[in-house]
Amino acid sequence: MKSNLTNKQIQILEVAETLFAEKGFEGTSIRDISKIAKINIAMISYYFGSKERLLESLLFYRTSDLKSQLDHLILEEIAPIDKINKLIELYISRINKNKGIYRIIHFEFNSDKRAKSLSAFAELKKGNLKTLETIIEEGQKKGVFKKEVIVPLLTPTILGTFFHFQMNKPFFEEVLQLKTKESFENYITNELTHHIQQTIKALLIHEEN
Amino acid sequence: MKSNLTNKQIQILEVAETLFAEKGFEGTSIRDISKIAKINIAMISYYFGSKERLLESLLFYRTSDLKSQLDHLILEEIAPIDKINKLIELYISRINKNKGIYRIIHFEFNSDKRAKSLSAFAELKKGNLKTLETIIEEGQKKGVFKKEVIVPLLTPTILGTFFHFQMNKPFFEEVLQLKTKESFENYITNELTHHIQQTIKALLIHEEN
DNA sequence: TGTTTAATTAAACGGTTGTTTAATTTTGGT
DNA sequence: ACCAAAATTAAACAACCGTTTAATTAAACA
Repeated sequence: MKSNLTNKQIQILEVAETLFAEKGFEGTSIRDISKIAKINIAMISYYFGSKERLLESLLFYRTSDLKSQLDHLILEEIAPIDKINKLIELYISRINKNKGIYRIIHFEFNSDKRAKSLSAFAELKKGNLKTLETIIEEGQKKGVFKKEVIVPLLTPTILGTFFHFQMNKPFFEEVLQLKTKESFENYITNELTHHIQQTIKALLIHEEN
Repeated sequence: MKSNLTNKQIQILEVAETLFAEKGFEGTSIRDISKIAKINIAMISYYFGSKERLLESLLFYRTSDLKSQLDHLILEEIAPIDKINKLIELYISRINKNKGIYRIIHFEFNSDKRAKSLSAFAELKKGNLKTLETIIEEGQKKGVFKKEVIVPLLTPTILGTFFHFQMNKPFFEEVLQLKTKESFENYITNELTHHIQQTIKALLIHEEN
């Protein structure tokens, strides 16, 4: 997918992403952004129109190609449970790569005044949910997933677990003795991802009594 | 537990809680708070010292009695799995009652500059984790829980699932057709709580292959 | 009832906010 | 080399921020 953003605009977006994730939207001034991005404060209004529109551009910039990745996954010829595992892995690695954007989404895109940006984002989420439903229906037809699954509640468990872990990073660094950045990152890509995969697997396969 | 806060101070805290949860800490001005709480702006500095200390007071006010509730639960003479279910129910109903405070915690208490407030809060979290560990060890001794459980990852799944659901309220209202406030609240106390209980139960009991 | 203390107020403080302006520099096409 | 368009700049703008001050009112106590 081709982006209509210049290098300089992308540079601004990425600085904004870091700062918004660190200090929140309201907590970040355009002077902070312009100082770190080494551009004049007026450039932000010049390029994006306003600080608010800068945030919208950032959301679009970071989420625009997730859908195509999911669409590609759905066509792979592997077992349904492996598709679920790959989907979880895809979500986590993607969110983990684009540090901060999903934190921003949670923090900044839930107030009423951002209703417009929100509705565009809701479409993306609905599409993702549809993809997940397709995979699970496939697994149910093949008889490997049980019938009573509330699909919309799986995403909160997948993403919620990951977000909660990320949001309480200092706490888990201490409790799990993850002293270096690498060990923390490794824990996410290995143990945490596996934990979430096991959780979803248990929900899809384990028969209740 | 007796609180050393006056009615007026509590009134201010509860207005602040609502606004912080809605618009974030930086997004809320003390003028907003004072206007809705119908007090003079100077009263906030007068009572709490500063806006920052107001936030700390709010955290303390809302979390001070959770520990005792958990301590009480641990002593009940019921099956371990029922203790887990009760713990989940307790968490969710509590958080759901104090609208917004845990959103505030996630949003505002993770930046470096709030390190002091954070360390006090980390102690609370460690205590809660210890309680959870105790219950699970009890279940393992009785042979009803499996051995390979990563206890620190259960909290992210419990709370993360709930938070993610709450944070995406407008989305789930639409997807799950929860058109009234009551139906949304009911969905949380019934289906969502049950979903989380099933999830944790599956993790604790379901044998892997 | 007089006096000390606490609560409340309006106003002002210095700083920072996002945005706009108008002038200047750089760029790209001919 | 010239010129129009785009990019960049410093400065100014009004609005808002959290906090402090000093004056006033209410409450508590003797």
